[in-house]
Amino acid sequence: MSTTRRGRPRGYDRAAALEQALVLFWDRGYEATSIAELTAAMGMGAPSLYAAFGSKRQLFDEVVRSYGRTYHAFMARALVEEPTLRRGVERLLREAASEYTRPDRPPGCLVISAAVNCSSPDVEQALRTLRASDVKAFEHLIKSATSAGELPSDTDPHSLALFTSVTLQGMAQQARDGATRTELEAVAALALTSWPWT
Amino acid sequence: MSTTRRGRPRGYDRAAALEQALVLFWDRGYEATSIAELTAAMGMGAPSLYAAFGSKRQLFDEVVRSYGRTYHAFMARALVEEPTLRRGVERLLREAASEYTRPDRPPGCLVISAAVNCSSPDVEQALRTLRASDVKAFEHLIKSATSAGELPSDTDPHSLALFTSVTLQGMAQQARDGATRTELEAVAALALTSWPWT
DNA sequence: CGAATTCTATATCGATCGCTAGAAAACGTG
DNA sequence: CACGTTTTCTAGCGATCGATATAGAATTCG
Repeated sequence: MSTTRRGRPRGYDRAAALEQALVLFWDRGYEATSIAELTAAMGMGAPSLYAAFGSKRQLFDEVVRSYGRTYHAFMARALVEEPTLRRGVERLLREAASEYTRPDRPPGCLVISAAVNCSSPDVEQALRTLRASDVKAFEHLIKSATSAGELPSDTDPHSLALFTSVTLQGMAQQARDGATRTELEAVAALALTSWPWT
Repeated sequence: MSTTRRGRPRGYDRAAALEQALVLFWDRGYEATSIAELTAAMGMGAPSLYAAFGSKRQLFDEVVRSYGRTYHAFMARALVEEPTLRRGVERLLREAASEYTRPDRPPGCLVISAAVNCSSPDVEQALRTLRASDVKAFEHLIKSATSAGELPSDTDPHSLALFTSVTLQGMAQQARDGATRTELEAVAALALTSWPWT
């Protein structure tokens, strides 16, 4: 295997092109983003796009994976790096208010908003599954924290996990509706008051 | 003006056809619902649809108005018919859990979910405006209740209104993701604990 | 150099989109 | 009956969708 590849060199940076597609999908959603818009933003012709990413659907899947690794990772980080679950959720909600309204990115969350009204049910289901796994992860953490005495023993993990997801999804929607970081931070603070104390 | 109309009688019931369109738009969203699906569900040909409703966009507008009059009215009713704002919101959230998960209707809320990823910005903006006016209405009621001493004087009406909308929007999203009535009722109860006491 | 390889540019493909023209069908009225 | 009016049916409009066939351009290897 030589380091130099044969044939005509590609005229684009694959990672940069993927990032452009990510931003576009994030902003407009899966279905409302056309191949024409994608090729224009990614700086390549349609055949190059299909050669590099397979299909619109496969490109979107790769975008979702990349999104999870970069823009969605702050959630797991907040939950892991804080000493208590409550502190973790507090930071998560506060950071979500910031992440969902950053001026250099599309508002809201790709996983929540990019495939809501989707003609192809499998794309919609793919993001649905991601959201469901997030709820499950919340529920698991809450259950552990309850067992550890960190939360009251009468805490309902499933309901509290769902409530947290509801808050995040609502915040993401409101961000797309134009809510500011400050507004969402106030919402996050209010939501946190629903969390039980030890 | 005679009671019998001249010409060939129409072979459909306009109100029933509008209701079928409403259900379809509610279920699939504005853009993902095609004219072909609409005509099939409404029991009429495309020319009849355009003669009766103008265009897909005008049909959707009429659907949205009808939706507001019927399926969205429980909110204003709950807020008006209860003696205090807190009781009103409590009932509103509880009823939303029920309304968003009724087995005989599409899940969630048309105003919240029918135009999220929309190619035509004006349709998306139309529902956005409706949502914003709901937030404003909340804020107004909270402000009045605070002035009347029904809520603590340090209550922030804007944040509390936004939080309530976030809860509703998140609940609607979760309903579309498969959450049950019981689950959403628990979420609503949790959200209500963020409301300040007198 | 020529051959093999790899990518790019043009020009579509069939399908579907929202929408409509034109003719035929079904009614009340003379 | 014929006539005007209204609706329905059939067929198809131009545009756009995702995806591709084909030919040419740009590189490495022999």
